[in-house]
Amino acid sequence: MVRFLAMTANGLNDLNNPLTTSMLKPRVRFAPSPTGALHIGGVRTALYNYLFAKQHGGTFILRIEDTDQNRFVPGAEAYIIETLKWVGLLPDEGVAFGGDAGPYRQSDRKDIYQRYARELVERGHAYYAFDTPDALDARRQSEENFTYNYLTRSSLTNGLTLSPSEAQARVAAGEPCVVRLLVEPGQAIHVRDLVRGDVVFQSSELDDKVLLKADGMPTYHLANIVDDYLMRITHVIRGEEWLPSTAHHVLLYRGFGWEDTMPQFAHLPLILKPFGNGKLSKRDGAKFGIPVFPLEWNGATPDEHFSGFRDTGFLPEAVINFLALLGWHPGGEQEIFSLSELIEAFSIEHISKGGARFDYEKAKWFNQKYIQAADNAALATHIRPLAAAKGYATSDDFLAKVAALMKERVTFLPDFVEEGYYLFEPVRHYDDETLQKKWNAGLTPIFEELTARLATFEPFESGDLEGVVKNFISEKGLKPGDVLPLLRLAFAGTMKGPAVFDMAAALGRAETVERLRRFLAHAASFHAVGV
RNA sequence: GGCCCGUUCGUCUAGGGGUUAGGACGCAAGAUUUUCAUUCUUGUAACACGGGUUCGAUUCCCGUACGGGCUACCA
Repeated sequence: MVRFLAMTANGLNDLNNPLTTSMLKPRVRFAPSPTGALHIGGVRTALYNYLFAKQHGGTFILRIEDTDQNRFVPGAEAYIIETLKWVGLLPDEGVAFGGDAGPYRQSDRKDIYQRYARELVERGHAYYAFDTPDALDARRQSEENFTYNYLTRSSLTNGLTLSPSEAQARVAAGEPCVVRLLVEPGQAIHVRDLVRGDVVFQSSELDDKVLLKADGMPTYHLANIVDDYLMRITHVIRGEEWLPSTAHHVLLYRGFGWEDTMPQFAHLPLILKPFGNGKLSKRDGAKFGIPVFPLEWNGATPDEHFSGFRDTGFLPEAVINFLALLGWHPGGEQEIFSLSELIEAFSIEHISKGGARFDYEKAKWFNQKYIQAADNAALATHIRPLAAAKGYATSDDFLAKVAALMKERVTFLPDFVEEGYYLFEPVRHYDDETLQKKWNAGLTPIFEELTARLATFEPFESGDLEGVVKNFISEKGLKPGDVLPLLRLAFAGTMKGPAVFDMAAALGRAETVERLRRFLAHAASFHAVGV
């Protein structure tokens, strides 16, 4: 970031320089692989890319990295797109979003990579290799630490050991082969990481990575460099698992002669399991009973079914807020950030270096805070399908009342109907323990009279109801504590829930009176049997 | 094994050569609330270890330990 600002400052002095002017408007990409449900860590990577781009008026690009045909999973690409839409991180360019640097799906760019692979061979920075995967596996079996590198390549079958004419002939004959990066030993390769500073690798430690596979598809390494170059990517913000191979990437930029426009790198700390060791994995969801994916995912087999934050009942804003603070913090004491506040506050230098443990309790707290702050009409739209699924037929007006009454006591969206079931359906079970404590036969006429009074009382609003009922209670020489808990039982059946008069007002006159009558019937029978 | 990265309360983190090491989640207690919850108050709890450098290190350097990542014709 410091570096970035420095470069933008230079750019202001030299607007003719395409590199520095492009730095004024960064172009970043989120480049997931469609191999299954998008991991929540991927969503965070997308978020950081998005925040960085938006803060600087730059461009956020979605690129689909589907170069591994064996791991392709149908539906995964659509899942990624739906996730980005749900959390509100809309790409400016990319698969399904248009743009003039496409195509944005790597499988649609196959010929481009082949062309560049050939170019790199011609430039002397890569070579054809004819060793079969089986042959290499055999070497790995027999040699403890076998690596395809400057020490071993002379003993393998490739464009360096074969005569040029023979190698050409083999390629021309269509013999299966790969293209490998030619790594020259003896160089120190510096990666200037925006999060970690200068990271140095010795080229002699690096292997001759495969760039183009025998099936004609590129590996990540080649595709990534070619695409970032052609798409004019200025900053690569990705997970820490890519840090070791960044040395290879630097070599590729050099080999192509693109070092001048090489993007800057920022490697993000990983998200760790909530308990135990290791990074968060998809199995942890089932193991700990928590979502680790944004959306529900239904794979081919039952054990490939995962629930997500959305179907668990999280608000996307809460997920974004939670994720933003998992590995980054601006330094103040603010915890709640809207997306636009995040765009404002984000900075790469405040990204933490250490891995962040996935703290589900904190995620729940964020959701609770966002539900509390949401307006009732908005909540009503979220509750509507949940209520419908339960078979409750209700109006938007009533749902907004439910939202108002319940929003301070729920954590997840489905809690509105799960916890607040009594607002939607008649009381089926009364808390008889409380009933036994509070009820006595002498109350019957009093409740009958109260019911009659409420049957005609106007206006049927919470404050007015409270006034009339409390007056009635004192008229009868009773205390609120004698009657209110019983009214609560009448309306909800349970001792938990919103204020008694709020419930009555939300339920409306007819339902309130009906519930009082049913309660009286129950109390009478309970008394007869129970005491 | 090799290479690379990391390490402040249980968790997410702020901070930074001299601080009562701050906030948030969680947990505990209290207040408010006729219930539950919300809200408020208070409490709980941390600089991994060992050497340096320094008048002084949690902060800088080096080791160690521990954790993590990479080490495929996967990304």
